[in-house]
Amino acid sequence: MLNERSLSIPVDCTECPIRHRAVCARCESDELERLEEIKYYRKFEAGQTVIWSGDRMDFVGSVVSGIATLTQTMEDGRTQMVGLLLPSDFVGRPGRANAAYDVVATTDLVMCCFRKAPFEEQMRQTPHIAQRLLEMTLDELDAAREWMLVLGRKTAREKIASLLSIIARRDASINMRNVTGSIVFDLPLTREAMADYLGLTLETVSRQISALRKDGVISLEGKRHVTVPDMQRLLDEAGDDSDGGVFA
Amino acid sequence: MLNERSLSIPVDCTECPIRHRAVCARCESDELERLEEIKYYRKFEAGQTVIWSGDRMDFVGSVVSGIATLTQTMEDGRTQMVGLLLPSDFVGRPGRANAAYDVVATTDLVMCCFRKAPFEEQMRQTPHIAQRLLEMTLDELDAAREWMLVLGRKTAREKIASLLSIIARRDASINMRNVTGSIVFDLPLTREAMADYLGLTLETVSRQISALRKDGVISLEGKRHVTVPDMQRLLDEAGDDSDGGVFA
DNA sequence: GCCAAACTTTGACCCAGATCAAGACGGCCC
DNA sequence: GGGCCGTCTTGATCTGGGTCAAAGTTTGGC
Repeated sequence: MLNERSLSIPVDCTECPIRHRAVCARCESDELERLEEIKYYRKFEAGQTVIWSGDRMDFVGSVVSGIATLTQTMEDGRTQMVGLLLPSDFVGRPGRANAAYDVVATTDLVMCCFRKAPFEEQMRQTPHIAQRLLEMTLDELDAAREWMLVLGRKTAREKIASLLSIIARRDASINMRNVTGSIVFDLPLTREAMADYLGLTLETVSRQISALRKDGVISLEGKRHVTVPDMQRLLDEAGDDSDGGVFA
Repeated sequence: MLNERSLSIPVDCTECPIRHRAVCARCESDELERLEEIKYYRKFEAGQTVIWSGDRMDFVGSVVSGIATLTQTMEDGRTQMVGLLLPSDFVGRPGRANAAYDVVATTDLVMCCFRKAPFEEQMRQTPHIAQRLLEMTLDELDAAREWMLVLGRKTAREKIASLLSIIARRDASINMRNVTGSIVFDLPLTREAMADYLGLTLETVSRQISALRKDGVISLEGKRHVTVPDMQRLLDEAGDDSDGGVFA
């Protein structure tokens, strides 16, 4: 999730990203044919829970459109988002019976799913599926570890800038820059969701976004529509290495 | 790394854990034979760097004995440990040319390595190697995400208790409980390394360890030798679900 | 068009953990 | 044994971000 490698998928190649991501690393059509039989789509409304942590999970799949989050919750209610699923990201763990996290749709969401048992059987028969999944999982691991640095060592302002950078990068591959060269995107998360991702409170998120706006690092139209006039400036604020760390 | 699945490897089965972890999920000896040819051992002294982030990495391998850490560092020197490698843990990413993190030996360290290119070739030919690596990587991803909750939402005291729990669990599979039922182990990390793992300062680590000692949650002999009289008490202090979260 | 609910901003105050500073406790080399 | 260096502890103080509170804004239902 959330890295350059994900961005490299050609978006005009098919309507179903999972073909490229998980199944069809080399677009071999005979394997696709077999998988078509076990494939189905699921739709969720904004706010709906896809699956609860600990529940039996009999499918794997990937996001077609919309956004979902992975969160962990302590008994006293403290929550930490541990993943953000954007279109083409994969959910589910071959070999695991139960979900490890709550998966929640934060916008209307369409997922392309495969029943788990046949998918695993398919994986056993076609080696490069496992290899592609391994590659994807390593990407996710890199992203998770990158995020550990954000959570453990960055200031609130740096955390916000880091999150905005990631969303900007991710969106930049789909949306165009506007005529002035600024990067423009809509925040897909509420302030509270951002706080849960960043290990902050929603008040601090709000304050730091206001501060970045006052300092000209970003500008806002409404609450969610963000313009980044100078991407390098934002990266500097995030405290990232100039090469973008894991994204290099 | 750092989870129950790792613990399930029978320790008396061979002197080289990688056979079980990465290569020989089902102990098929013909595959082992071929890998023997590309296998070699490397030794490091405490404090030595195994590889720097960004450097070319032409091997994969696993820890035979000793402890290594994975760390990320910002330009201003802030560092975050993103992984702790104990015996049998795997290092390296098939398909990646360069190391993503600094890998440092914190104790004297022996690693069992495979040259990367032939290992990858082997992986292509024997599908269950990729499947085993996928399983291991998913374990690491779970551990990383579990740690995101620790970094983002837990208090200093809970962080220390979480780290001690993980080390205790991990060691408990190797070391015996003593006659009274207490769990006993040596801390493999300095206070500073613990701080880097937990996103704290070394002073806070020291203070919280003292506090846990005063409150009878642990007792210390010297600086490093820890006794946990009541494991459940420690887990409660860590704020973990009673089922142990990801370890369940 | 109005109301209610959800989301967001801003202010005032507080506290957990950082920072700064000073010793204490080993080991290890001479 | 003595001195030195790395590690650890403890104290005093400071501060970034949390908490509590209130009010502003947007959205959707009727």
